[in-house]
Amino acid sequence: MQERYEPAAIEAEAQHYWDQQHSFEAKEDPSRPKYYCLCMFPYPSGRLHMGHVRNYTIGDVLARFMRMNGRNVLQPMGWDAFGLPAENAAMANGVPPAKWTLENIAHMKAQLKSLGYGLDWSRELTTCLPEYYRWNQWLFLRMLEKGIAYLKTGVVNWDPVDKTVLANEQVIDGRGWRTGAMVEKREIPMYYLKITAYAEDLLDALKDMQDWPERVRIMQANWIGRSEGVRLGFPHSVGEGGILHVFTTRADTIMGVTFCAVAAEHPLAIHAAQGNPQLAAFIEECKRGPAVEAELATQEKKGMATGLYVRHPISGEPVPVWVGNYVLMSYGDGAVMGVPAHDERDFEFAKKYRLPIKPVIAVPGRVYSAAAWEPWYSDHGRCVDSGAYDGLEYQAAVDAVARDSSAKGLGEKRTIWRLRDWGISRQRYWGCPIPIIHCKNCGVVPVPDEQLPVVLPVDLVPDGSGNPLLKCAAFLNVKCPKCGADARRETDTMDTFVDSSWYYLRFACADNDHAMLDHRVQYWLPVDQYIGGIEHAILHLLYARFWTRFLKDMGAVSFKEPFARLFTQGMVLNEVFFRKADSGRLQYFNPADVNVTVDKATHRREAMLRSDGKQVESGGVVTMSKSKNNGVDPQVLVDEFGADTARLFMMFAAPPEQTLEWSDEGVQGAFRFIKRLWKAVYEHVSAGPAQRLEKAMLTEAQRALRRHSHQTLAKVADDFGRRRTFNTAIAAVMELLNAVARHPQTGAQDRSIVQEALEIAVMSLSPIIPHAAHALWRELGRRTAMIDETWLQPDEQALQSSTVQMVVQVNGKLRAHITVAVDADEAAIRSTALADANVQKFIGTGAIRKLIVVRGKLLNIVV
RNA sequence: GCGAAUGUGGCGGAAUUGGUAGACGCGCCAGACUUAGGAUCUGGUGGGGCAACCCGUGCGAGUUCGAGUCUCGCCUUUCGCACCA
Repeated sequence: MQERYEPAAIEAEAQHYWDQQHSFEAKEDPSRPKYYCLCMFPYPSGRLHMGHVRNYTIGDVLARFMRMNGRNVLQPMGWDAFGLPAENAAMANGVPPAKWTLENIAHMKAQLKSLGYGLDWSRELTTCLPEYYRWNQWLFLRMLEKGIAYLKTGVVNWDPVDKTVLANEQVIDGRGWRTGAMVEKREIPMYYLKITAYAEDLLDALKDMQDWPERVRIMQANWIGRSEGVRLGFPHSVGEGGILHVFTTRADTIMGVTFCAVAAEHPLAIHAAQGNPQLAAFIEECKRGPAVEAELATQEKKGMATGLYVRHPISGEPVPVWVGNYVLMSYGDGAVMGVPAHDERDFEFAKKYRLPIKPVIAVPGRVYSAAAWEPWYSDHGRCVDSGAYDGLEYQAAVDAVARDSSAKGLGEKRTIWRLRDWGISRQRYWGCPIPIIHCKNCGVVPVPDEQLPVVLPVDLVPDGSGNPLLKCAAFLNVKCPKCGADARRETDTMDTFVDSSWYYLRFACADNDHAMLDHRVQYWLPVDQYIGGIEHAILHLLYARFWTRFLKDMGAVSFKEPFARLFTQGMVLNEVFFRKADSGRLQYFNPADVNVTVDKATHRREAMLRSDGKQVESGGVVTMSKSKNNGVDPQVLVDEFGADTARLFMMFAAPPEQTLEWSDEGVQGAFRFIKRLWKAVYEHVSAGPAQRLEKAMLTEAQRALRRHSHQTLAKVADDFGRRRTFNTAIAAVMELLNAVARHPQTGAQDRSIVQEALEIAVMSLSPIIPHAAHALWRELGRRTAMIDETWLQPDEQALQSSTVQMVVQVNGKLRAHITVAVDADEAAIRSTALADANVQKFIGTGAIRKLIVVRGKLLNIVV
């Protein structure tokens, strides 16, 4: 065996072996329990970042552990390959997005391989290739047929210079992020997917998803936003039988209504604005709105009276209608009933415009005063000053109001949702073409199935002046499938979230040219363990759940939840260093270029830039990002220390769901530990083969090390399989190795015990450092390759001990450690404890009032 | 504002069911080996006393024989949502 640990050679050898043996190619085998372990597939941005490495290492550790525990494991990988960055790179470099994307994929695939992940590359999929996205188009057509996909005019952010639609994140302070031009709100026709049809089921099913993190379930529930209340009608005289509809969860406050407020876009507002230029101007101002979404919540409430009145649905009294900038057209009916006494926003509004405030809810022990808002004003209570409803509690009052208004045809109970339908049209080139043809004679015509896929041209280079498909005659010009006349293709492409909404299904049958899915989906799905970042807690996971439900309704799959278990790993953080330029702008420096010195006495840290030796400021430890220039390139790490060190560090530095702080010293520590393990095995095998273990003839010290080995084995299996705390599993193996180092090796049986301990250590770490484990397993004389081994089970006999350490407390304070027989009764434990001199000292002359014995752990004497 | 998480040595973190606080690692200190070490090995390392012992898990109360862990009230930091009627 080689004395030195040389990761480059060892890792190449192990990876070559797995390739040769096709170790990770998964085959359907109904006789074995399957385990589908999936990490969120990456966007091919060019290089792997540390977040990827953390994500995929967690997945690989679980996959390898499950495999060795008898599961038929599928761990596939693919590429979320459509999207905006490719277009930006194309503009910057003059290279078509397709070329840029495919080159990135090739590079990142090599990186993934160099990290030793046990991925089944035979199932690799790439969403920007027609073999994949043709099924987006096919399913979209099915959704059209079922009415789940539909065409509607929607409001978008329009950059007038780039002639393109911007995502909300691309609008900065009301201006386009590239051009700096003022963004306009434009109404254009878009395709929507009716996710709201599944809102109730998407929400209700969350209750049963106990293997998803609670916070993801809460975030989804809030996003879906179910709200139960009453839709009330306020009749008015605009138009024939006009009724202003409002939604409220507080129908019990109906008698406190002193005004109604409608959104600027509300038909009643627009009607009132005709012939009222002041109001029209105000509506325009509201429509523009604040640039930043968050300012919506804090901006001053403004309004203007329309001059119109509606009639109260219960009392019939006239109620003035106002336009309010705090009323959202997109929620409910775009109008609210104003109850200033019991709603903070209405209160603010009424105060400002001197509208009456009428309290109608009494809360016991509280006295209402309209002078200032108190948080309890919106609490539930009992109706007062409310005519027939006086004395009723919340639910009774809501029921009564719903009944009375409904009798007049002016009310009904209603559940409404925050969730909106999903607009998927993007006026972008680098995405999946929406399979629609526009014909002068026939209108909007879906592309017939037999003409799929609508292939996206791959040689276009966007120049920033709108969608290049609009200038691509070969793509644009087409014959109408219905009438044969000259027609034009739809140039909008699909939101890239469409691509990721079903890729996990396609991995089961990525090679099928004839169908989107086949019977193999039944075997592999649902995904047993899905692993990814919390940033996808809402959109991606919600869309995927929606698509699976649609496919189930189509009969294509038999389940509705695609991911049985979800794990969201924490972010990778690193310190940021910067200098403030004279202009006030911050210039960030990569931590690799900064030298940090620590004063030993004061713990004061000083950071300076290597290149000029001058000081830089530390901005604390934050998420690694391009903008903060605090990323560490995983490739550098792999080149210098090897994949195993990178993997070990990531798994050891923090529990997987928490944030992980980057530490160069920590990486060194991980490297050092592998070297120690290597050396321990080297020294052991250099002395020749170990003898057979004679379990019956061991000394107490030998039995103790053996017990330690098997306790470690049990703990590691629990940490991997149940707790998912890889950091504590690694710590346990480190402790075992420390015990091995301390163990005096005098006799042949010592070598046998150490052989066993080293085998257990190597196996325990094999999911984390698979390359080193692969080599060490062989060196320890095992003939089966590590990856094909079955996980060792702890020997019950080895775990047993005849004695146990107990702690003795006097009045709850630790005073002694005692060793007693495992089967000692309370009397024996008591007398051993009382015989201890230190225990006697603290009991002193006091009488023993109470004595608590926790078998095998502790004894507390209360004096 | 609402919701969730979080707070433990110089640092990352451990303590799984209310039962030895600080495992394991980093850093630091001392020593060994060495021409040398930023390699390796050994020992030490929460604070105060340097002994017995006392004090210590964000702050304040409480429950308990016993609280990092449970209850109540505050505070910090982070994340998510944010005029949702």
